[in-house]
Amino acid sequence: MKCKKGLWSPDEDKKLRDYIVNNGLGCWSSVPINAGLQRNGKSCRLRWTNYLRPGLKRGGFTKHEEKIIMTLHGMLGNKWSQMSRHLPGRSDNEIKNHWHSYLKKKSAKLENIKAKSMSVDTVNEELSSASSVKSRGSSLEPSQHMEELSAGHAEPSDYSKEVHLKIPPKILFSEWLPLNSDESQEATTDGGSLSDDTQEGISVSNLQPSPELDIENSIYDLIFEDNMCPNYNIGDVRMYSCDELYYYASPSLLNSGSL
DNA sequence: AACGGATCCAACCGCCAGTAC
DNA sequence: TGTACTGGCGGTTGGATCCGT
Repeated sequence: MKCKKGLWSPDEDKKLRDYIVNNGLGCWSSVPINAGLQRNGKSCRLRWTNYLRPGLKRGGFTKHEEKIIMTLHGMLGNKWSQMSRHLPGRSDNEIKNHWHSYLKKKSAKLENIKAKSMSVDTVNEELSSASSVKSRGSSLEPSQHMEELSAGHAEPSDYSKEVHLKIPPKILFSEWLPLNSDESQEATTDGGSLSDDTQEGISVSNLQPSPELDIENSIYDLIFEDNMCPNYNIGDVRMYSCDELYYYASPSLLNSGSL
């Protein structure tokens, strides 16, 4: 049988929908034959999962959905089908398309901002080792740094040494997520330091994502932060908006070396 | 109004893993 | 054990639409 390709007609959609509603999901290769469609099984499956399946959301992605996608992409990479399991009503194809058409650019912008700040940190280290200056406190709010960097007013080469020294370290939001695990919570709430290697300046060795990152918990954390705590303190760590995807440790904490 | 480039998105393609025979 | 078939997945394509000039 000659298989038709291209866009599906409303009549074809109706045939496929009626067939699956009446017979349920089964062997896709037999669906086009039994449903009277001149399509191959793959095409039928794709049409059903991406367009006809009940419960699918139509329309644009919400900001919250975008945040979840960006967070998951940071953790999973291009695992669109896994991401779709965390976004009810969204197909993997829809997520993939939205990523390529919009979120990839948004993510690249954030990466660019991150890269600029990273180079600032590198210069900080060099200056710090040269002058034995260890103060890394900041007189500027992180949001101000973000605004400057975003607006392109804060190219690293334009930074004064003084400003360099005032920029606090930053940690990606995804790297922060494991801190909310039970173990980390205990470490931060019992008054003890996280590890011995944090005494000299700042160490992020305890802030790396765990190999068995619990995605469900991460999503929960994201939802919690997004809905309940857009700007708050967790112990000595100051959280900023999820939009920026990273946080700054407070200057007092850094000076005390107790991170 | 016409044109061309940019963007979006539905659908196809090719690969891979699992399964039946 | 090898082969064919099937479903699932990620990458890519191509047509439709949008938008600026």
